[in-house]
Amino acid sequence: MTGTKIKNMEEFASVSGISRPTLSKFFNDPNSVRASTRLRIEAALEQYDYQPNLYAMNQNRRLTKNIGVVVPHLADPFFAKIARTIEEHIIETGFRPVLLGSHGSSAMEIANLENLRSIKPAGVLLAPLGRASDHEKIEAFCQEVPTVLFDANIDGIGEAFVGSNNAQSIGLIVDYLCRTGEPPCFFEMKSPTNPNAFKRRSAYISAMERLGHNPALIQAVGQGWEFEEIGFREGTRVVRDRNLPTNTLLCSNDRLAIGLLSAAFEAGLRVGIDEGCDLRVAGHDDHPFSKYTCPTLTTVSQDYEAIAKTSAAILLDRIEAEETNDSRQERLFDGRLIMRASA
Amino acid sequence: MTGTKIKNMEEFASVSGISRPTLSKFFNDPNSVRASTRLRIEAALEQYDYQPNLYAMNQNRRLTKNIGVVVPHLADPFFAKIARTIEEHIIETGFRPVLLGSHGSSAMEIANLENLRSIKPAGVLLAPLGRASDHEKIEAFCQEVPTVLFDANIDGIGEAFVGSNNAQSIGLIVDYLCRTGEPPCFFEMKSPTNPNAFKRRSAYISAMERLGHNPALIQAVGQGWEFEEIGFREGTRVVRDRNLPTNTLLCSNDRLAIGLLSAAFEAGLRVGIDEGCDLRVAGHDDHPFSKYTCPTLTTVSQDYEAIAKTSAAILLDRIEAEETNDSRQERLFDGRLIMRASA
DNA sequence: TTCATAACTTTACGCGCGTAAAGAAATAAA
DNA sequence: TTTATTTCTTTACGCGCGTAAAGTTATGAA
Repeated sequence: MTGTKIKNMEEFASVSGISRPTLSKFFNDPNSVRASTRLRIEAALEQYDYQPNLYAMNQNRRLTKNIGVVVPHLADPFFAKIARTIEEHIIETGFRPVLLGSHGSSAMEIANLENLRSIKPAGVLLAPLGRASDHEKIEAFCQEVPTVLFDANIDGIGEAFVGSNNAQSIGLIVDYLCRTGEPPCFFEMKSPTNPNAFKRRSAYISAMERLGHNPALIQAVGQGWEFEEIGFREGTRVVRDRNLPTNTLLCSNDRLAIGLLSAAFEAGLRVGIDEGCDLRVAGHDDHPFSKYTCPTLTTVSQDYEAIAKTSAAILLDRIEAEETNDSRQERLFDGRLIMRASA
Repeated sequence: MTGTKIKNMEEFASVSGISRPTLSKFFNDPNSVRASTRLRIEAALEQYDYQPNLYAMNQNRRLTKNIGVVVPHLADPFFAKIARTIEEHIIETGFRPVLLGSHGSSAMEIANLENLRSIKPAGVLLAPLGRASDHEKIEAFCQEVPTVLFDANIDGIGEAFVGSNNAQSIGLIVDYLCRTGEPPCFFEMKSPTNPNAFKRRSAYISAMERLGHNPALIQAVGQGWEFEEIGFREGTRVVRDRNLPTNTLLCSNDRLAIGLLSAAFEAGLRVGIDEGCDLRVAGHDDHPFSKYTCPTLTTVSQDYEAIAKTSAAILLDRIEAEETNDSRQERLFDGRLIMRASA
């Protein structure tokens, strides 16, 4: 990439001494040509400044190297982090990730899929909004483009689902909370958008029953993705009324917990596992900020790495195998307990 | 979009009764055809399911409708938020935003620009990493593609720079802190990556001198973008040593402040403006989480909306005018004081 | 060395659209 | 109504590459 600029593949063929069809094969997949040829081409690429025209390439190719990655909310550090990990794995395998956030809006989620259709992606990794999603349109999309769902499941849609084992992770933290103090009540949204929330609710209930305790739900009203705000509002109410069945609150996710901690602090309540504290609070997800809350948040970490890696791997498998979605697999990964100061 | 699927523009021309070149003009810019023709085309688009092949379109067009948006860190809610606002404005004007995060890495920043080059963007909005950026390569890129810098400036590079008026915003909060208590010392990173940090440092010093106080800097060692961690570490040290020249700390940005608040909490210090508090802490940026820190963070909000809108507008102007970068303009927007509980 | 096979080169066509040029039609101005 | 102007249609070419087919060369096992 030091020398003269080459304007098209024809020209690069003549200066490199490799025929154009072979170059075409190489750029499609460097390993599809003989190793000696590959080295010659790579040597020529060092000498000359050429890169194939992306648009001309993709116009006639059956499949592009594009892989769409759609998440509900890029501004949420949780999704930003998992999207990033997915990106890395996609790039490693020679594909091009195209990252899109839906900003909590179902309309934008569909718009993102529409936009993806126009770039003819080889496949899509989709973390759906959940309940708010337009299931019909997503299903239609999945029939045209190989799609793997992650984080939030929609039954029967897509080639596969990869996510967290909420039953295990909630069971884990309920168990921990019961062993270290009063059994927790469950702090959640009344009508959650995310299907994980429903799974966590029932996981909480069955974990409590298994341990011989009475489950108790505290449900915050509120719509949308401003979880901290909702947690803060409901937390303020809870703290003011002081009619909690227990001194321990397990939040459905860390962002609710962050709002709740803020409300507790403002009300002058001491939160923590230590002697003399008024309240224990735990979360779920190991949100990047949960290390810096006051107090630091005891939570369950999702296995970002495994979810990202596995969902990307399954998708790439399906793409290369060109299979139809005969068998839809679901892979769930266990969470890990992260013990901090809040519970 | 109810009826049959049309496979190319030729076919759509015949079913719609509009000639292909006119359709081509329309898809490039709907307002470039007569209003009556536009309505006829739009009516036909309702009837038939057709959208032009993006790759064929862009192959021969002088300029695509793509606009690159490159930020240092998508996982940082600050950048996620401003990138989102920019996206909205770009879409409104009929362009296609392509969002890329550099994950704090200079190599990835350059890789992102390289990738953008291959999609022939009409222009790029770039928030550079700053000091860590490869200035030469960025400059080379800017000479090929119209680029507007935002958030962080690199002198002389790009068509324009749009950012915050650090002198004003730091002056504002220093003034506020001095009026409401002890003059602040300045909590920052020793060798910041972001050029705003340098501007804020000198803005702090001159603001203090203007008010007749002695400036004092507390500089945290540490590299990278883990600002909370760095703030926490240095905060822990500061709190332990207890040799602060004043009880008031102004942080160079909110993320440092979040780490500092966490350290103070852990050390049992009461932070806030109220009677009996040990420390006052203020930040800068109005980070989305600063509403939920304990205590809530007094800070200065950057004018996201104006920065996003203006930088997008300037870029689009330059693109349409096809001007060379004869006059490089710099637009700075004032910050607003956000009074919360921490100072 | 021989031969089957894989990998290559040569030749050729087509993809879906941009765009230029020339003439026809519609619109606006007189 | 006439005329000037804009907008449209018709025709035609080319972009840069994918890809197929037939022939040629390199490779490695026998």
